[in-house]
Amino acid sequence: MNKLPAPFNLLPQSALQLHELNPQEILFRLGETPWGMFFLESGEVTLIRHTRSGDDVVTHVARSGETFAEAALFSDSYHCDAIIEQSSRIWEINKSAILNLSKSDAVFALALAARFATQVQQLRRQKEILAIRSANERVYAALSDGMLQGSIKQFAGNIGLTHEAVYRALNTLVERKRVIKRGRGVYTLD
Amino acid sequence: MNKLPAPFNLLPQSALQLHELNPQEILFRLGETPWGMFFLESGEVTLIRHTRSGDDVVTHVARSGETFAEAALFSDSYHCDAIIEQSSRIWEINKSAILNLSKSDAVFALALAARFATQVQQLRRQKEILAIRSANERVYAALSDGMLQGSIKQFAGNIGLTHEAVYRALNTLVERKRVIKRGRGVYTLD
DNA sequence: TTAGTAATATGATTTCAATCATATAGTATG
DNA sequence: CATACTATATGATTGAAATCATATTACTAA
Repeated sequence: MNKLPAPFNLLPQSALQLHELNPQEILFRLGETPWGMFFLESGEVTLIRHTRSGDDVVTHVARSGETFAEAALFSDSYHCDAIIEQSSRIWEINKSAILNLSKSDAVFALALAARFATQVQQLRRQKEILAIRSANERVYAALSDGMLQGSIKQFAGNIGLTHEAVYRALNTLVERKRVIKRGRGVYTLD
Repeated sequence: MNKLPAPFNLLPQSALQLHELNPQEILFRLGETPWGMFFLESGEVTLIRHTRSGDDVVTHVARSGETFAEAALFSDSYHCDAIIEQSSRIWEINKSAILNLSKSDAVFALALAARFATQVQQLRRQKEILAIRSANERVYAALSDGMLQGSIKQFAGNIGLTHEAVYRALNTLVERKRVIKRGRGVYTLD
């Protein structure tokens, strides 16, 4: 038992390795053989791919509470670099431990599939939201998807808008009675 | 054996049910008990959630060759409506067949997890791309991610830009020698 | 061979979100 | 309590992508 999200909490402590890293440090590099996937307890890690023309393309920004590099479980090498952006506590989850337990324990294997399937669904929704051009409609869709959890600023970042644009959109939506303002920084659909 | 993407091709024909539906028809509705998940052989299906205020929010648009409603495998009800947008051939894949085979066959269960994990990774990349504000950088990132497969118009739709904006961005990128134009509608990084 | 259609491409104009600036309310800190 | 700091909020201006328009090129079908 450990404090990772299900089903990784079922793994023994021996399957885990803690990394405490500071900004600029490298967690893994393109081409390296993966020992496992990761759970980011706190901090921030960016996954970056370098193009031939020398440009860097950010493929993902992992934040507190997220797992990342899941595909490494099924691959012989990492497909990008992982750079520490903010000082991080990271649990590396052993690949073999996961694969072996999956083979011996069907319930675990299914729970693993379930976790990934749920993430697929969630990410598809978020993608659809990001593709909405109008700030009003984007904010509305994200709100109806329960994405406004923390601050409006975080929310704005998550949906790819500036916080100013979000405040204005919320204002418009309230005027049009599609959203209710319950207080300073508190908005709901009903 | 069948013609579905791995690992669903390992399932017997009895696990599949073909639906041929026309625009406006309903594949499933919110709250219904799922018999399975789906593979869209051809056509287009939109997944829609209705909000209390009466607005419809599109949570996903499934296109030819895609699977959808994977999360239904692990849920007792559908979480949205699925409406046929364009005449479709849809294979429904039986939930129990998948779950049972997963329990008896660890390789299948892992292949299922692998498929979902790969999709998670891909969707995260695409989300990151959609969050890029500059049309030039967005087009470049998508191009470097190999997203330009079919027509420029499709490509534009996939990355949340108008086709005009994409043509202009490609033009600029070519001028700046970051992208090479190999012919009418043919662009590569190198 | 021509007519029709769709994708590629670019020009002109408009719209809307980003940016920059500023104010206010709430929260934390010495 | 005063000070600083951050989130919320709104105003003014700018800039970039959407929209609308129009060619041009390629493909399809009659």
